[in-house]
Amino acid sequence: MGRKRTKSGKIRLAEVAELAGVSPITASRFFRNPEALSVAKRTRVESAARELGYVPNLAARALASQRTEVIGVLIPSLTNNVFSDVLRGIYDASEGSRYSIQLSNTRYSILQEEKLLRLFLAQKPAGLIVTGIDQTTESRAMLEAADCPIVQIMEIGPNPVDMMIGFSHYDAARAAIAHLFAQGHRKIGFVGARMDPRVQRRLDGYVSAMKDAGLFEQRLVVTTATPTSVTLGGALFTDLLARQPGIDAVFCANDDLALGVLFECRRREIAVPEQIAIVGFNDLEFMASAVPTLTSVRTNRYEMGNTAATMLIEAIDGRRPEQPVLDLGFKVIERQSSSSRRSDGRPAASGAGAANKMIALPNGQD
Amino acid sequence: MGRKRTKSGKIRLAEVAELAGVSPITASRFFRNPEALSVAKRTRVESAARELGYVPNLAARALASQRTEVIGVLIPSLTNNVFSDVLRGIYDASEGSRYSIQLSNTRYSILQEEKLLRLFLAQKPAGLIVTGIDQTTESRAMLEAADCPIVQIMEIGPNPVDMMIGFSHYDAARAAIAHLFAQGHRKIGFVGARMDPRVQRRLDGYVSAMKDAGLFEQRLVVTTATPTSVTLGGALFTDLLARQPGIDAVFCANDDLALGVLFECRRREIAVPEQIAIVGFNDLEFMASAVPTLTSVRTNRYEMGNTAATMLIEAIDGRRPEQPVLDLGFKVIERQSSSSRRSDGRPAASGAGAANKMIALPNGQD
DNA sequence: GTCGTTGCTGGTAGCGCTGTCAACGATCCT
DNA sequence: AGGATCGTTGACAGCGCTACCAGCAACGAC
Repeated sequence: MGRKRTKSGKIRLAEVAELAGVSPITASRFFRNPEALSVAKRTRVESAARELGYVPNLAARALASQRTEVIGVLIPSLTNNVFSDVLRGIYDASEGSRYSIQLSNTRYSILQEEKLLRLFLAQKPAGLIVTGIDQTTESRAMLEAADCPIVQIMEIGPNPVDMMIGFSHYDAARAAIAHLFAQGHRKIGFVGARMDPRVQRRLDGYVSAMKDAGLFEQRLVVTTATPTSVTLGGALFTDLLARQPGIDAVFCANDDLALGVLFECRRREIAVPEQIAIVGFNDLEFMASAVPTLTSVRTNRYEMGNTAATMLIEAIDGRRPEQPVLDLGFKVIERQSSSSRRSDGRPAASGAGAANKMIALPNGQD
Repeated sequence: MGRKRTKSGKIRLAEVAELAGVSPITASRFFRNPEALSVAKRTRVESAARELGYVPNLAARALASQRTEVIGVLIPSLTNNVFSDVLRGIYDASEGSRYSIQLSNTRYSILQEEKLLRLFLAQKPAGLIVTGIDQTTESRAMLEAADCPIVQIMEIGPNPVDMMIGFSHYDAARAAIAHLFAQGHRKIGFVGARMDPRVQRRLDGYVSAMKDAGLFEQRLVVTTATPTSVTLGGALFTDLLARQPGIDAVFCANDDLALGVLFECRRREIAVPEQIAIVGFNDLEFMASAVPTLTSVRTNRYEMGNTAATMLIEAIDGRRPEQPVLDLGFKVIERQSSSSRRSDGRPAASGAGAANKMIALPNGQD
């Protein structure tokens, strides 16, 4: 009775404590570290909270404890299918935990990333997930100075800020080219769009593989800074054909481009794989049902996001992983579009680091 | 000097106020309503804040003001391309504003939605964006009791909770079928997956159009609760063919299914559109570059999200839109897959409500 | 028996900001 | 000229929670 209620009529921690017959601070502890309470008080607080329908006020908690329960996520794109899989993994992992996700889109700009980073850091996030390893020096400094766990995702490189999870785009591209070599292809073109750092490294892998074989020619490479799309794949392939009519295979920096190339081949009545082989990157769901089915390099996108968030949360809660850098690997999924035998979908080359576990990608799961 | 600094070394509002030679509350006002200050103090506070690199503490603000600057967004899926476009629109609109987006995934479950809604509402969001019009009665009650603006997106229906933006899936499906009728098709199958309420209403539209023409047969409809995918499109189409070998057109509840149907036709050497016409739904980017190009019903997904967030922010700031329910319409984009003349891509039927402005969809923009 | 030590509990004092109200001078109206 | 009104500013008192430290009982070691 004597208690004044907040104007919103909300239940406060004090009410719960009163009903449970304990002090507010004890009730508070129940929500943060139940083990610290005696069993008797624990059950009393629990039932009192349930009875009143108590929901903690996160703003008050954040203010008092000087830290938030927010995980900041910086990704370069919301459109790209690749990131929606990663994101789904992150959100799934965060569910059930007490952390919430704060997402921001850098639009492939490291300057924008720096700005957002500054914004995030000012709110003292519990943890941070950032895409890639190409931060500005300023961003890098901020990340290193940050007093929260950080995971870099999407690729593996030297000098992790903290934790890191991804795979080598360079090696993956080399594996794709090796597969094409194995199928007897020699004049292999490269088609790439957007040309963000990861696509760039795929190009580097392609170039090195081709050079190793003494087959590299600059004219085999067609790229653009334009955002990727299926239509663009067709257009870039058209360019490539004009420059190098004699090519016998195309390695596409992603699957949308590969699909565009496939359609363009159909339009031009170029037989795939007899005249031109096609290899994509990411192994999106549609690759397996295209006609012909399309070879691609499978990447563990969902698992990348999911593991990153899981590791981050563990680290926040003080259980740092014994293995802070995790290589999730990749796998060349050989399908009809690059098979001289027109076999269907059995795995070919597989590259990986320490932890190359291939899990079923729950594509289109929800 | 006498000022004690917070242990984190952070700049507080009080420091800014001191440097500017004003009271803390005046400095506070500068950040919330600069117009209320005299020009002199305004510039003083502004330069002081910049000099110190002040960043407001959002938790403290939220606690003191009893409201957050968070917009809650409830969507049923993170995978579906449709929602990634909507989300991009929402994030783009929220950028620059002082509101941040809190996203949650209901996984197509209205019970999960109810749970998340309760969670969100407890934190007093500044506004809420929810998907669709099929909430539980409990959710509905909570939404109506909420003291923040709310936008329902993705479809239009009776009794909006507050604001509403979308289009009629029923009418859109009817328009698609009308287009197929106009092209001379009669035995039109329906292929649908997931069967969420919006897909269900597309089916209803299909059924009513077919019944109006006296052409409806239950065996023409193949649906599943399974999540949608390209591969599934092929499988469902295979089912449909087995049940109704004589069909001359297929209306797919989304574009992934349509692509799967196209591939399956190619696999079976069924000529499109000569033997079977295909119409999809949403007009994703790849529809225009498939071979043959695929007819689809274009929906304004990016604009839906963008306008919803913009309207919501305006409403939060006290400027309620004169038109709380906005029909963004749709447009049947006729392409080769359903054209008896094999024409390419000129618009056919177009259905809409009040505001059927067709904007260029910035597909794959970032 | 005294002195830690451990396990649990509570009191106090803020966290950094804003709502509310009051005060003040300037301006306006009759 | 007097009062009302407006625009601008500041003092005060929290918002709901937790960090910190102190207290207290139970227990074991010497």
